[in-house]
Amino acid sequence: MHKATCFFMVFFGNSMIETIRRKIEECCSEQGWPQTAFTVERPRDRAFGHVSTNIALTLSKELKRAPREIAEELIRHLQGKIPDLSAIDTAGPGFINFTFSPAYFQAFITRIRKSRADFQRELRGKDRKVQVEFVSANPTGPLTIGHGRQAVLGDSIARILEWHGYSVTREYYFNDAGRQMRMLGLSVLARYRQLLGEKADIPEGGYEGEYIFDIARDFRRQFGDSVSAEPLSPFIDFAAQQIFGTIRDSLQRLGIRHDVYYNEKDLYSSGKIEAVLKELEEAGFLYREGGATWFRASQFGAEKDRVLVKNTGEPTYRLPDIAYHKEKIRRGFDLIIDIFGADHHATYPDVKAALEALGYATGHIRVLLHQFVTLTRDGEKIKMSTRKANFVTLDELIDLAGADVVRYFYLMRSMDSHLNFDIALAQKQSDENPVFYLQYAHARMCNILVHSKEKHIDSYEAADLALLQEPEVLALIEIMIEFKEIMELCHSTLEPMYLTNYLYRLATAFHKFYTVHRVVTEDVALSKARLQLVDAVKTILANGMYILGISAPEKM
RNA sequence: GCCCCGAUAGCUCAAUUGGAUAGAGCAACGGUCUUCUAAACCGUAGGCUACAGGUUCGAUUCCUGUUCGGGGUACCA
Repeated sequence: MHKATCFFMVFFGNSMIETIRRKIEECCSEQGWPQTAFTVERPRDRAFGHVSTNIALTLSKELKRAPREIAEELIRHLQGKIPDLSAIDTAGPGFINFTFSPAYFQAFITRIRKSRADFQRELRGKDRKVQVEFVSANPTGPLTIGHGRQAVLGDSIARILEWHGYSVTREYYFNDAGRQMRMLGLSVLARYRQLLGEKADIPEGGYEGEYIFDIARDFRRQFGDSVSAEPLSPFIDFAAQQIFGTIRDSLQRLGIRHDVYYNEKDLYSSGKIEAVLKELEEAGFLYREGGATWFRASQFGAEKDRVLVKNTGEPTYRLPDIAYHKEKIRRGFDLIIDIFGADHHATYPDVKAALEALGYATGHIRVLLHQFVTLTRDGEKIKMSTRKANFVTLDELIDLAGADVVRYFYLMRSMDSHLNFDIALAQKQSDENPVFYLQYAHARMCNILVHSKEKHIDSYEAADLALLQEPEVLALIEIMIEFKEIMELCHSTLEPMYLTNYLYRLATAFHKFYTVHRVVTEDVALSKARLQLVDAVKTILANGMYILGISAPEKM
């Protein structure tokens, strides 16, 4: 590729940072200076220019010269080689700071308005299939606030991937067999008998929530008063179906829908459990002890071996997990993302070890663990448990705060940190919540555009963008340009939080601009230029809010 | 014991993966609407980044140890 072509692509492909980096590298090699690791980045403080590099600092050791001296020499060589620059200077211990000219920023307005929803969109995931598994709660009770975090996180991660062009399958894996479901059935049975006036107790380890009563009542309405305790399956099936309905409804309220509900039972009925067990057996990774079947996990780094089949003949959860992941791999996804709560952190290594023992590649599986949600009420922690009745459900939370607020709250923090949800705060959040701050910014933008029409500025397509000069305007555009970088970060870390924080900054920059500068005025030329600006910000804000799954109202 | 997360302003959290003077929002105090939405903006105050070492020109960020919280370490899921 010709140098000129390459330069064109890099520069107009947005990354001024890359251009500067390349020019510095060229200069250094012309000087015969050694290659060294250095950064080219946006400094925190605007006083240090728009982009800053530490190259002189990192070179100083190898060249045995003062960093400032190197910086000044480098600046002399860089003069005139980078377009749209208004200044290059050195400061502090020897940083080189680059300041861009307004023209650089102005050019972005046109680009944003041209590409709209596709602005800075890079289809890294084009022709790539990704599966995101999340929520995966067993149908034993309504979704809790903890599930809510995973639900919103998973859906936004899916949206981030979709934005990058991936073809995404949202998947929900659930277990509708086994001990927990039996406890559910017994719990419903007990309530059913109580409804019939009989004496019956919830079994040890059963579910005591109020919702079990509701299910028993519905069950009685549908099947009458003479259903016998054996077999238990009608109770289990009915309860599971009811609960699943409420789970789907809760997710739906948050705008979340799964493409595939994968049922653990299918792993049994299709013989996949047997098959993977046989595979492990034949490979020599299993042995029997105490009537149970063990997997030699310690050969793969685990501190001890694990039971796959209990001495009762019933598999532990690990075995279906292994079979399920083998199935995920078989289905041919390019990327497999598992989202689990922190309590699952010990289980994945076993699954991975088993898959690797069988020779399956697991490099494309990414496990994301999110920390717990702590619920507080008036500063006091509330312990959550599905079995006992003392938990707040996701539905109750949505009732309290609304879907947009709930989604935003869940996406405000990195998944590595605990999320503190103060119920009292959530309730009074109605008018001081950050989500409204974003939505208000969007509504303001829409309102300005409507207002301009009323003022008979029908079209602002032809505008002189060179009129966009003020510091508040340039600061705003600078943040708009950052969008690409933020999306890259979201893609590599799968942390929607970066986008949440970014949009907040974008809204702040807009509100500040709005307060200082009036958009629609008697000065028609200036008005048109500013209308283009507003239109461009609105595009980016709306794109970002869509990815977070938060509505962007036109009026508030 | 071992493993995984966390510890930053009174509270809840940031700090774009090692940069220059650590920033926001709440809460407190003061200011700004005859003009596109004041759900906004501006200002004041608030810090030994849990503690002790180490690496580096440079550490909230990386390493080691300690303390305190949360979660694991099941023939529960």
